[in-house]
Amino acid sequence: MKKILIIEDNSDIREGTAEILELSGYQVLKAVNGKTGVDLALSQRPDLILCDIMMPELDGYGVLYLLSKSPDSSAIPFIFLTAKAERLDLRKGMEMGADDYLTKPFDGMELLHAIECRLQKQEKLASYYSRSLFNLETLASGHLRGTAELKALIAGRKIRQIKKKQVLYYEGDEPQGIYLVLEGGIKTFKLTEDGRELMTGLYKPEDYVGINGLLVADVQAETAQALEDSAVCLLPKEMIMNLLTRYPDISQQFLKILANDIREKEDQLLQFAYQSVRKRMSQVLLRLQTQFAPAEEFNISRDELAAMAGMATETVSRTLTDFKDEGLIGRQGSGIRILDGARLQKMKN
Amino acid sequence: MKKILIIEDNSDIREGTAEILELSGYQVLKAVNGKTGVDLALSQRPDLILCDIMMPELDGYGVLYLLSKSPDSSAIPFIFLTAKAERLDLRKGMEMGADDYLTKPFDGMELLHAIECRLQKQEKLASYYSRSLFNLETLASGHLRGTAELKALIAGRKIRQIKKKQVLYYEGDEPQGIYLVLEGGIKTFKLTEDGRELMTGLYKPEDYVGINGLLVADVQAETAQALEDSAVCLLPKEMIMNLLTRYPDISQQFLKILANDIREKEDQLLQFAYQSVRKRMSQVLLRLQTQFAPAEEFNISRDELAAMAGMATETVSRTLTDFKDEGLIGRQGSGIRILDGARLQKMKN
DNA sequence: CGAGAGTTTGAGGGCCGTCAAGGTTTGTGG
DNA sequence: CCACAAACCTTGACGGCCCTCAAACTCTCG
Repeated sequence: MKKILIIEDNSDIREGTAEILELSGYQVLKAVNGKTGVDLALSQRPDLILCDIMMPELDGYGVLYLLSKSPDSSAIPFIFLTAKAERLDLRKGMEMGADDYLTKPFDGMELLHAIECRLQKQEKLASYYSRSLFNLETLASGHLRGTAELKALIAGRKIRQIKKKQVLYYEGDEPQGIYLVLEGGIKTFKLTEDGRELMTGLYKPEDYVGINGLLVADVQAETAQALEDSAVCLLPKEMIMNLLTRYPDISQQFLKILANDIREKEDQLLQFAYQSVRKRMSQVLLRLQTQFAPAEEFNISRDELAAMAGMATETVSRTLTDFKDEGLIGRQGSGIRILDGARLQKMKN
Repeated sequence: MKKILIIEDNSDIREGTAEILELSGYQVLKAVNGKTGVDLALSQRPDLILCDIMMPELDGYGVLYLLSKSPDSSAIPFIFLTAKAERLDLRKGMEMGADDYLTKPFDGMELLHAIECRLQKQEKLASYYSRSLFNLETLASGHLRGTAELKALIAGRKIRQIKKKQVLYYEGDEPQGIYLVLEGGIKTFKLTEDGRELMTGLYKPEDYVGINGLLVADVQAETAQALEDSAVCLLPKEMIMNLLTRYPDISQQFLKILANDIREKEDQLLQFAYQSVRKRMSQVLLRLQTQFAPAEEFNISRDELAAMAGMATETVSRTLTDFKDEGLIGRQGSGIRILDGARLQKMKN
């Protein structure tokens, strides 16, 4: 029997909704304010959460924020309950990672349908990805026990949906664990004091985000954000540390990943230190080429490109038009297609 | 009984020298050319090698080069035998890592003294460092078995003396293992196509050099060179891999080292991408301050500074004089002393 | 269709790399 | 111990790259 948590300060709505749900065969948990709601969510692990936005003390956004911070609750489907007047604020909630919303007043059909839909989606996701997870070759170097256990761990974790531009963690946060990207794309970046952004990592499905943060200290050194709607799976810190301690094969996989990372970053360092904007731009384009399907066109904002190549957005624009005039790349809209990879590669400094 | 290998194509000198050595109680191995010399050195592991420079086919330099490539032979004391006319070439040999040389003709006293001296030095080094190695806290996170075994491994390895500017390994070399710095300083750097140098690492005693190279692929991505006369200890690849496979605690130590490394490199990336030469210079100075004894003066060439900060040597000069005029640093000769660390830290961009 | 974000193009100027020359330190040989 | 060469460091002049500011243009979305 599925457990549903309602967080709502208005007792009429709370009790009314609870009744409908109980009649439909759900087990219902009730919280009268944000704080008890969070406590209940963490202790009881409901399968879905309904939450009002406007509440005294801790409002709905606060609840969502707190729950998404904790590995145990971050994957629980979350539906906002909102009055019509609050519609404009809703976008904010959705961007923070809510899965759906219901406008009060809502009838039983609406409610049940939204809940059914969300629960089904969660299950479908889990089964869909768990299949793809078993094909994971990233860590599948062999038939070693540790790797097998890691796979099992991944398969058992809940999937978390991330919206475009949503942030997984901020620089300075305490690391919760490692995120395995299942779908979409995640970038990590650092900010200068004056707000300029440098992309430090670009992650595609089957990549692990946040290995460093976990290993090095108790704060993240970079911010992780979704480039597009994505799905990730959080492997909590304790589990990973436990695996690392018990299984050398896992440690070695991670060592390889980190060592490769260092090599890439050193190459980048060399570029930043001594190479022209043109050269850096061409390298970034080639890197994107390999990350995305080869010989395909990719869409990426000029700002992202600027953050990757460490230059001003205007300079990106100029360089790209130059490249186009020289027949190195093609452009339609903001999409870019590489036409002459060889010449890009040999770009003089 | 100590084993000594003589590599010398001239049979008079070879046999004469061998006789002296045998009378003095050494076991002597003889090779009539470079190639058999190398084979003998690798199969018999002599305690010391005497080697002529001028030989047909494989000359003395070649022998030294090949032997320094192999972990098993790289720590064996190596003495060149040279005719007077070859004196000028000798510097080359010493830079490649020879420990001493004898000018032909030499008498028995000279020979025996040089050998005694070298063998004693080797032994003294080993015992001196093995004491200091047992104090190693770098890897001594606990009383775990793996760490203990690593320490034992290190204590049992031979010490290798490295002269200033001598190269440990080149970019593109196959990694032989990890070097533990015992004394002195080692830098790693990469080169651009047009020959400019970027320092990627700076290693002091108790640091490990070359972890990446070992883990990531079968070629080194950077060159490692001694900044000053140094002593290192090579931990061969197989041993390290073996330890990594068997002991998770070792793996975790290395993971931490790598993760820290990544963090540092990302900070550097941000600096190179967006920060002014002044800012970069101040960061480099502060980094050196922490690496060397704090509040002390350090000597470093402008070229090294340029390679660390990714700028032209002339710019380094200019920036340093500016800093001095502003009272941030003091200079005597090429030594630099930081006077106002706080203001350096807060350097505007 | 208008608002707004994202992109492109232009003008101007400062930072810093390059070239060049002169000064200082270090090392070598007589 | 001195002289000389070589390496290293400093200072100057100049110019190009690329960042900033500003404005026009394009695309997307309500």
